[in-house]
Amino acid sequence: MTTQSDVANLAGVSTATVSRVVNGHGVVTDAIRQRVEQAIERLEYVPNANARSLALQRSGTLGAIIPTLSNAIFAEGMNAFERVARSQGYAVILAVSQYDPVQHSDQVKRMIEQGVDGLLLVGNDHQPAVFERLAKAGMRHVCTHAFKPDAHAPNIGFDNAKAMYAVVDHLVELGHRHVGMLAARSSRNDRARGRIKGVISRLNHHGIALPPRCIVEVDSSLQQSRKALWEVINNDVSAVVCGNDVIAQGALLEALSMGLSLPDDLSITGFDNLELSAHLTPAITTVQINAASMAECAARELIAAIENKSDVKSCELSTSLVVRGTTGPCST
Amino acid sequence: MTTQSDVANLAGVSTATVSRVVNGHGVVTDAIRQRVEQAIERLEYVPNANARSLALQRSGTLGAIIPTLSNAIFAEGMNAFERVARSQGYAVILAVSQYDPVQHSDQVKRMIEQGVDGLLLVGNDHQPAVFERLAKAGMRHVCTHAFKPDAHAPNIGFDNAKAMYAVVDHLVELGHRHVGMLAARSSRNDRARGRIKGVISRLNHHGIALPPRCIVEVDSSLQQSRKALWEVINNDVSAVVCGNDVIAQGALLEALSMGLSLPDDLSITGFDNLELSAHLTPAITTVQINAASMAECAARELIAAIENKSDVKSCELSTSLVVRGTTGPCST
DNA sequence: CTGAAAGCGCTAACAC
DNA sequence: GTGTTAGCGCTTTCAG
Repeated sequence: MTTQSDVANLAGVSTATVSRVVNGHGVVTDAIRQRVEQAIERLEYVPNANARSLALQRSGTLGAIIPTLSNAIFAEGMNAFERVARSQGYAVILAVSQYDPVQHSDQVKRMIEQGVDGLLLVGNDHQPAVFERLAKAGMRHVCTHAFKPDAHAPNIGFDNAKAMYAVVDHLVELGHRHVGMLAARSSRNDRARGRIKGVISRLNHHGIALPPRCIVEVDSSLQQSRKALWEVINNDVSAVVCGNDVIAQGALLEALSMGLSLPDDLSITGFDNLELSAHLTPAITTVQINAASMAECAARELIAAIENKSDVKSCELSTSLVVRGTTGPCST
Repeated sequence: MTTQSDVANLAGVSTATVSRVVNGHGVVTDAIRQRVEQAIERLEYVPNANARSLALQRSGTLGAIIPTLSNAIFAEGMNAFERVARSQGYAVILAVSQYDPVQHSDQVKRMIEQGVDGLLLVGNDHQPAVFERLAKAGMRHVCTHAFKPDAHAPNIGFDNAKAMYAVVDHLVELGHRHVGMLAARSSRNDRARGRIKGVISRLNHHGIALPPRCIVEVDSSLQQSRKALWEVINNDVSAVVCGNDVIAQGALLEALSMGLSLPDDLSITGFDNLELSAHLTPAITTVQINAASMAECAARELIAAIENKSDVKSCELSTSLVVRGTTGPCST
């Protein structure tokens, strides 16, 4: 491996000068700068980021711990996060927790060890140890996909409960009185819980009850949601609110393949507005969240906080209902 | 930040001893080990991975540069790659090139700077500078999603051309003589080129020509493939071979929404066997590749090579045709 | 079995 | 403007 001092030797200067040239700091004579640059070229010198991090006490690295990459909503977010981070000179270290709080907590620890300059987390529902560790380490972090004024950490996201109000209002307006919910697993998932809570309380607001047996929780996969659709439907509901678009897609595909006609026989709604949801027939009525802007915002805020040595600012994002073909008047 | 020497002071030992305890190397008396462990606990000491990397000359980090996270096939792969890497104690640094060779080349450089111990790349089609840099840096790497005996780098994947043979054979057997292709963009994408080549040469083998106007290239998105379907179909083809499942999904959804009946009016095939493809109606006939095993294998091979100081071994994976509902006898 | 000390590659004062 | 030097936090010989 060729080091800074190899370059310094070849160019006949000190390592400090090489450092100055490489980093564009300080002032260096043009003549010397050129000598150094040539030496770098000739030796194909590659700076060692680890040594740099150690000296600088910052790594130029952002961490992201997400629950899964199987749901396109997170893939979309990471795509944007990585893009912004890289454009600002930060590399991203990725960890996938598979919704496991123990792994998650371990991953947080590792991120701290790695010395990432900032960390992106999804949701607010983490073990207490996580926030303690983060605080102890003075690690800047932000929790996305949620927004709670009283959260432990800066939030960049939206209010999951309120986002569901528009869905419920829409359904009620269409005349639905018996609605069921296919929710994502809610233990250790504040987003899922928020959405369930939002549906329940808004239905209540309209004088409608959502009995527990009409709420079925599933993993976010087509397979599981297809199967679970019947558990909900057997309760004689005319509309099914799904916890996210993957679940809604599964429910829709199942309903269609069993010969139901949507929205006449059944209304279905989603959450996230994945690309696919617009392309199915009928297209899915869903809640638009814009995961890409959310992740971009998170990356920018994290970086701003790091570079200004300030705190990360929370940011509430809006959501909106996208009405499409899977919802229609209640016919029963 | 609390360091190793803080711990050493509290425990009344040397930093060397702390290091030995932390890493479980060397031998330490039980009594001392306990004193050190308590000190670590009390101070909530977190080792600094950067300093460690610098001293050890290895980072405990694996890099992955993928073209996009929007196609589920890569998300699936990263999911598996990250899981294996982490279970073996490696963190993963992710970069997304968006199919841009310039960005890609820059990302490779950055990975080398970061000092990743191994690097995963997708496909063999990279700028010469990339392989030079990698060689100069002595960076272990592996190229996935492709397998060519004469590749510049170790390959863990499959022969994209041959994988298409089964698709063509299947179609020809069903009586199709006029087939078109909706391919992924092939410039700078050897996988896409391989698949095109495979289709052409296998059709030739059956005495069938695939005229250039019957090959349309698109970005891998539902939107683009939906639009492009008509360009292909207008050439009077009875079957459309798609370069991957995303494209096939778009083509299928478009065909259905325009009232075509599959497979009677048209046959469509995909490549990758994404989860969704099995759930659409009709389900898509496609090529199974197992992105998860491929990525797992890549992670394992990379790590084995790193730890044995050996070379990464290539590995040819098999593919298989999954016949489902989008292909049927030619009716014209 | 444990401690002392050198050094990983780089940066940042501080001199010159 | 440029060189010197002292670390950044950790590991690892090498003595003892």
